[in-house]
Amino acid sequence: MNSNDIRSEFLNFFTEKKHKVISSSSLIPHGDPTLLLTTAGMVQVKPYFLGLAIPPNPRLASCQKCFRTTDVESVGDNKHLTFFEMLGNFSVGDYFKKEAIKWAWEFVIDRLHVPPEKLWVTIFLDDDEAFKIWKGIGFPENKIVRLGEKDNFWGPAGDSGPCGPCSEIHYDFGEKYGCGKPDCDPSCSCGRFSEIWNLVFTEYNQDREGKRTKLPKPNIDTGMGLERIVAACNGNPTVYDTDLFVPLIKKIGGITGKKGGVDETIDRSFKVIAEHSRGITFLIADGVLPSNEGRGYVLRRILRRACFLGRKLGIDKPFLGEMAGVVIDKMGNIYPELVTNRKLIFDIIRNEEEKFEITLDAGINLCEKAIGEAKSQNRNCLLNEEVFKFWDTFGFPLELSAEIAEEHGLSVDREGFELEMGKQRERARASHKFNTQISGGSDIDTKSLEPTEFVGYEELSISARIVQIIDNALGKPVSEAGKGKKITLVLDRTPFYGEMGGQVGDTGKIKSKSGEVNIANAVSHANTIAVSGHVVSGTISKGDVVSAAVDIDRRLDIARNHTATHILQAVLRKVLGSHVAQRGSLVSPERLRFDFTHLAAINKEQLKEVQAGVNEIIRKDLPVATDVCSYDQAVGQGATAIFEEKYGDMVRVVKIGDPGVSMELCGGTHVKRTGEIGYFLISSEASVGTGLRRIEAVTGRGAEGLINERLGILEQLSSDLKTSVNEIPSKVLVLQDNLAVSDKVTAQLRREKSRSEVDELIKDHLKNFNGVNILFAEVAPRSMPDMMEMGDMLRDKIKSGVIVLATVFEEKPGFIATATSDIIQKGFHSGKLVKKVAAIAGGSGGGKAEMAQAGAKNQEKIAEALQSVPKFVEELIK
RNA sequence: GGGGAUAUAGCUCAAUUGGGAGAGCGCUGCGUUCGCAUCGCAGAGGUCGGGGGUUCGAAUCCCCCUAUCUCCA
Repeated sequence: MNSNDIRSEFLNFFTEKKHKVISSSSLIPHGDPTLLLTTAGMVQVKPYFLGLAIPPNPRLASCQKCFRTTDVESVGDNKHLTFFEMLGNFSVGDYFKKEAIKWAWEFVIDRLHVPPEKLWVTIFLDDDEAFKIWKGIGFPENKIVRLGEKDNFWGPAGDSGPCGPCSEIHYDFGEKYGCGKPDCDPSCSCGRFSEIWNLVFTEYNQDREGKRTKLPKPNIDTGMGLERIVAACNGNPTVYDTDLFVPLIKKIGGITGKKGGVDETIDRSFKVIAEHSRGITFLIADGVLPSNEGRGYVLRRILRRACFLGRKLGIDKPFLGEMAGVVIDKMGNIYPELVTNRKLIFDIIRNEEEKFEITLDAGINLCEKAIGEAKSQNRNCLLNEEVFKFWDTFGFPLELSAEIAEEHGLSVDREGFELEMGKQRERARASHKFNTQISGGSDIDTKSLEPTEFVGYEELSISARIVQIIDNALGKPVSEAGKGKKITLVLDRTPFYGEMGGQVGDTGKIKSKSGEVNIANAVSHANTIAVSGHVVSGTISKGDVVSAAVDIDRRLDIARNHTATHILQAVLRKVLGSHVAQRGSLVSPERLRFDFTHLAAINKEQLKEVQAGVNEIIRKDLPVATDVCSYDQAVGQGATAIFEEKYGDMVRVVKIGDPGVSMELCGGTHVKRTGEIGYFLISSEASVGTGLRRIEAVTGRGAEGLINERLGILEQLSSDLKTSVNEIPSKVLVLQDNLAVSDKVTAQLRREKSRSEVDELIKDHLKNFNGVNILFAEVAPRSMPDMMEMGDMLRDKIKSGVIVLATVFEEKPGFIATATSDIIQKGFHSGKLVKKVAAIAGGSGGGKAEMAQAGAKNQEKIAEALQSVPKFVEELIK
């Protein structure tokens, strides 16, 4: 059986067992701050287990793409992977251990036709129940192994979440693949056994402190690595001989022209490159971009690792795009996002490969410089700190440093490098803190509440009942709150839109017979919408029937910006290309912000085109319609999905125009017709990281405000410049020209003035003291550079001697000193002189032997300071 | 989240460690040349990433911010 057979057989089998198949979610976990990447099939099921959302069916099954960094160092062996597909069946409070074990057994034996004698089973230490069930279906007792928490207690994924004891099915490839020890069993890491299926009996929820509480209803969460089970079905322990990897290994062999199976190092490189190519392709397809932090960094590391290994195999050009092409061809039919993002995948890979090339070149330069230094110091090795710095600061691999050093007969201390790396790890670990706070929601007990009914799409002012009141200062539910209290409220039905999907929450008023609350914000937490504000009069109580009214003008401003955001995305895709995908968005009453993927900078013409395109659609006054349908139906019609929906199957689609200008899954509030937006104005466009651009814009009243502001500036300018608005640019040019000319002329004049003063100064102030020509004088106010220039002129004229000038510039005394080279050769230093002279006037200074400057505080002491010059010169020349 | 590094002319980079902002390439003009990618001369081009501070004086030292590179998590 090949991978496609097993994948579909698995999903069919569990459909027969009344499971609903859910499609694989993105590798970027949506709405789960505890996770960097989707690491297991249960990630998208987690909210159901926790009771935060209601599953579409209590029994679920999926084939989930996963990415884990934990085993990255082991990649290249038979079974460890970073990217893999995980088959899994889930029970949300439905069936438990008995069915889970029974069906797993049935599937492996009857559907995959695995010989039972090849299988072993592990269970958690004291899990006698599981033991009985396995024994009950006829599994031989001597092949059931009891293991501890490390092996047979699963989870949670991330730092908190559901977890529980588990039971694993292991495949025995036979003694020839193992260590040969008589007590070898599935707990041995020799490679003879491969864990093919993990059945987790999820009974607990673990919080961030590690405390476990029993879940009200136990769940089942199973995971079977597709790659491993395919290998097991082939009876061959290595995943690289499966149909999933063979084309990739062939491809890399073809690119390098090297044969596999001859050299172990080459084989290993082939495998790692093949493995990483899959991860790279899938990560980019799901919207991860190379970066120096978070998931982007994970992508960069594996991409560069693959690139580096390719280079070592003698590939001297970008090649990972070709590898990605094979991945797309092999798996695009199952994961269509690979096909739709084909171009983006190639572009990103290419870009990153080229960047890495630059990093390597820079590193080679540094390395060669260090080698030169080492040689000149008669060292026969590179220093640990040096080599570590190349890696730590410049990203230059140790292996390359070592290679280049060895070419020059120098050695590198690898252990020392590891030592430095250990210190770095320690630093990072020590500083690591958990501060992933879930924003808003405060202490709303969502589980005990019915979902809030949101009626704000149609109605902005309704009557509703207060279900819960929380005093923000106490952080606790209260039955009533009086004037001045800051509170958070939950209503049974609400017109307030809770902050979600980038759209900010509504504001407004809630009034009852006895009190009134100003609402400053609304947040959405799971299915509950909470509003917060303060009581402005009277008292408000739980159970009160109130009138709830949204601030209409503000809401309309938000709606204008939100609809404009959708139009903007559609136009961007038209102008820049279909690779444009939303990465983030903020919709507030004042403005909108839209982050999206785009590799190059956007030029002015394109930006103008985008703005014009959006405004054209606004002027067409197209209808904006919303529709609720199933996710598959929506995507099938071509709706743009930013995040896939997980909390329930039905989605809301916002469609602009007919035929559609834009169709997006969106829960936000919108205008009825595009004409209401009024005008759309881009206020800024910038880069927010590699491959990411940000556009900020305003609409409606905001646009009017911005235009008025700008027009106001123009009017101000026109009146200041005493010219019409149209003439401002030419007037400014003329002024700039004039200014440049004046600057030149004044500089010229200053210089001429100095020149004429120079002769006077020489005539009146140049005197001989003990055989040394010394000139000191206070001159008319001028800047320090000007006075230095004057010093230059004097020095050139007197042929031999010392010059000290003083002036008062902008209320502050300043000195310069300079001397001819013959005096300097006698040991004279202008800096030392000027320092002593300025000290008399309460200042200090310094400089070079040829020229120095100083500042001081006391204007009235300038003359005294200057008088001291001959004495100090004499001291310095001695 | 925590380190390290970088940011100076259109580009690539200097600045003797706190003391007068430079070089090479490119650009403009003039000359040389039958002509030119040659050579010579002249010139334009800088808020030294931004903002504070220390100092007589900051590209240089300190603090904050921004961007880019990089490592660890």
